[in-house]
Amino acid sequence: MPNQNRPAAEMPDSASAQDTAQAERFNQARAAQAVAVLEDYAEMIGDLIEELGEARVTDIAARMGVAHPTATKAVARLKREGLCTSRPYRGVFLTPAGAELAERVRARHRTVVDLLIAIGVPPETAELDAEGLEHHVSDTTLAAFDAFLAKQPPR
Amino acid sequence: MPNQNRPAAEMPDSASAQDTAQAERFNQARAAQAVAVLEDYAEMIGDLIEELGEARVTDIAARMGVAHPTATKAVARLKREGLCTSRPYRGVFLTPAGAELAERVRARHRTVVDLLIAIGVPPETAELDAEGLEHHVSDTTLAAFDAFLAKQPPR
DNA sequence: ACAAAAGTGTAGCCTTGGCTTTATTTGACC
DNA sequence: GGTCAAATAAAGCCAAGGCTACACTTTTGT
Ligand SMILES: [Mn+2]
Ligand SMILES: [Mn+2]
Ligand SMILES: [Mn+2]
Ligand SMILES: [Mn+2]
Repeated sequence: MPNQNRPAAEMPDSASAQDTAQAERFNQARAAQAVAVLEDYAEMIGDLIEELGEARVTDIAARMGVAHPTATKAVARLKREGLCTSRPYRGVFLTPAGAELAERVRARHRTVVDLLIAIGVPPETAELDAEGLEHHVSDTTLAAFDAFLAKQPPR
Repeated sequence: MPNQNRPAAEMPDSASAQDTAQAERFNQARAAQAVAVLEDYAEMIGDLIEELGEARVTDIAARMGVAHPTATKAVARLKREGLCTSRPYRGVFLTPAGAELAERVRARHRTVVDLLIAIGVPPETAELDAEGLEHHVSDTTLAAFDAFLAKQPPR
């Protein structure tokens, strides 16, 4: 997850094509994980602003289930990535890019939950698992989920 | 992910029931992520032993797409957790617990891929996404996946 | 049998994302 | 308007999981 701006560690010739493909999959999973935290915080900040008019660090921390310094650090990362802004002792605000991310993440989250329920997962469990699953659903898979849901018998 | 044997940070009364439920979800997702790496390494070691008769650190690293010291560290964690054994300059071996984990993870991986394909995800993409998704599929959801696949028209 | 190559181990660095503790600022209330 | 509680910030700890560089074994090939 540090792997952000690293030279990408080119594969030695000794690695078989099989190995390389497999390694690619793990790399993709790691990349997805690296952005997962930012996605969740962006979504949460969006929720809070919508519900309460503003997002305070204390509220973010409470909802994320972390100590407030952890939330502060996450906000710092979001700022560094250009996803939010904040001034000392004031609330946190999403930039356009952050708002865009939050909306996308929220929509994907909903689709994942809906798909799980359509498959037969209890809603409670669907909501629980979706929080982790969502970050590993690619655009292609998301499209497939939407398509599947669209042609579901409305029950 | 350090969160292993921590006091679980009891929720303040100020947090609403809503907030608490949400926080629980994030905590579960974090817990799942914490074991994800061990699961992947255990599965990989199992694969290598089956295919090549033994699991060498170099092969593990190549297939995981990491540098070999990273694989060595992962093996150390597996050993600490009682999931594998190894002696210097010799291969890595799964303990009964490790083998059990590897088998469970492999079966779950297969189910996730099959489900994605059944939903309409291209096989290539299914394999890619499954590598990350699998670690967030609870037993309940896995059972639902199996049930769904069982009553699928065989195509 | 030995030299070279390949594999392995070890040390030390970095970032992330948790945490606690302590200091400062803000805002609410009387 | 002053006091005090709550919110925020700042500092510093830790483990995980990446990495490189370097040292040491083991294996291989002549
Ligand atoms: Mn999430
Ligand atoms: Mn979410
Ligand atoms: Mn995986
Ligand atoms: Mn897998």
